[in-house]
Amino acid sequence: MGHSQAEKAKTHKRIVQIASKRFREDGLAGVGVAEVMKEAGLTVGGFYKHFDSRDDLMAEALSVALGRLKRQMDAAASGGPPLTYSTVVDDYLSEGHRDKPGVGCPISALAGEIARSDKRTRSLATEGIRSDIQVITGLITALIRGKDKAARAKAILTFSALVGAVELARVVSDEELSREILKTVDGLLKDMVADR
Amino acid sequence: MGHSQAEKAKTHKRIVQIASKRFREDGLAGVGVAEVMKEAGLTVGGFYKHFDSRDDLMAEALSVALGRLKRQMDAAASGGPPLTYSTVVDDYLSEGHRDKPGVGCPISALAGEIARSDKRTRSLATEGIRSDIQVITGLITALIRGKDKAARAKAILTFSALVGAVELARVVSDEELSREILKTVDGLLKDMVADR
DNA sequence: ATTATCTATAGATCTATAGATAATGC
DNA sequence: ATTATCTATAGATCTATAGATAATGC
Repeated sequence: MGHSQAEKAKTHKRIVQIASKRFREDGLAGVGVAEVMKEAGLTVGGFYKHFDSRDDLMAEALSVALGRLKRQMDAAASGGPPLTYSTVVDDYLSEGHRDKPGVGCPISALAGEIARSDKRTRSLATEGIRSDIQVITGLITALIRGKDKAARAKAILTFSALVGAVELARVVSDEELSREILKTVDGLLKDMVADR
Repeated sequence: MGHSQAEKAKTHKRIVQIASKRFREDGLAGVGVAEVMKEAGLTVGGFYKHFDSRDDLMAEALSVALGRLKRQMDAAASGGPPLTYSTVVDDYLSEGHRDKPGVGCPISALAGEIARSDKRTRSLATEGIRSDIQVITGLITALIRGKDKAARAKAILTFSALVGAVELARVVSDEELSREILKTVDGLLKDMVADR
């Protein structure tokens, strides 16, 4: 007990990371403070020296989960693996993403609950969505030169379809239909941005 | 107290209707048994003579909410207001639907939570989704004669985009962006099925 | 001296059950 | 006699707090 400040900062990050994963897996209402602390190797009592409330943990956990696409984009810009419309869409609609919500997009995992959350949570998610739309718009513009307005519209349809398709694929208990949804949306979205 | 069997059946239906609305508004985890009973003008104690468990109420409440599109379709077939691809899409992407989840599509309201629910709940939702896709496929086929396979693919993209767009529009706290999402997806989906 | 974490618990809330009450229906 | 509903409550769970303990850091 009573470790250093440096260790506290690490502990704080660890709690947020675990919460971020667990919220995406089990929903904002599905994980308790005690459970998150236990998974971090700690006990409930210490929690409130890190966060004023459970809501604060939710906000922080959501923050670190959002903007993953933006970070990948920035990474690609500075020499990381290249990001294209195709790779983003393939990734989002992969069975891997469907089956691992804990490390996936927080919007497809939590949209329904976020819509019912307080203003701060919704504002965070709003900026995340705005950013994702901008990134996708950029990826489309890279393919279709000149038509900027159409690019943004297509980006909005793309993101809506991605989120909806993954949510449907996660609900559907018939594996064949679930795969059909992912495959079909993947194909049609790529057709849409293909030169024509 | 101690009313007739006929009245019990009515009471049962009323409980389910209220639960169906409240679950869509506040989430599967957001409403308690006591609250639903109170809204029905009853007390908690009587609940378990109607349902074996809260889960049973969830399943029944989801059942009555699902298949609304199918019922509208059947109604249209027997002389009701005509149902077209345009009307369905316009309706789904309306601000009215966005702002009244309690009387809207249970998939866009609850997909995230249903994906984390038990097998029975997911099976119910799966059949609801299958039915919605079939109805939309039919509406597209009515416009584009002959190309059946393309119709089903477009129906799957349509339903994914509808669900995703409404969820995003509900999350987004910036009214302008929220409306942009609804309008944009509405326009592009109708373009997609327009003769070309 | 300060503080990061622990144990213990208060207080709220929620599902489900037990037993009482007042109607229905044979 | 049966049963639909009521009041009351047991038992579980969850957030948040109080006070103790054992480290850090001046």
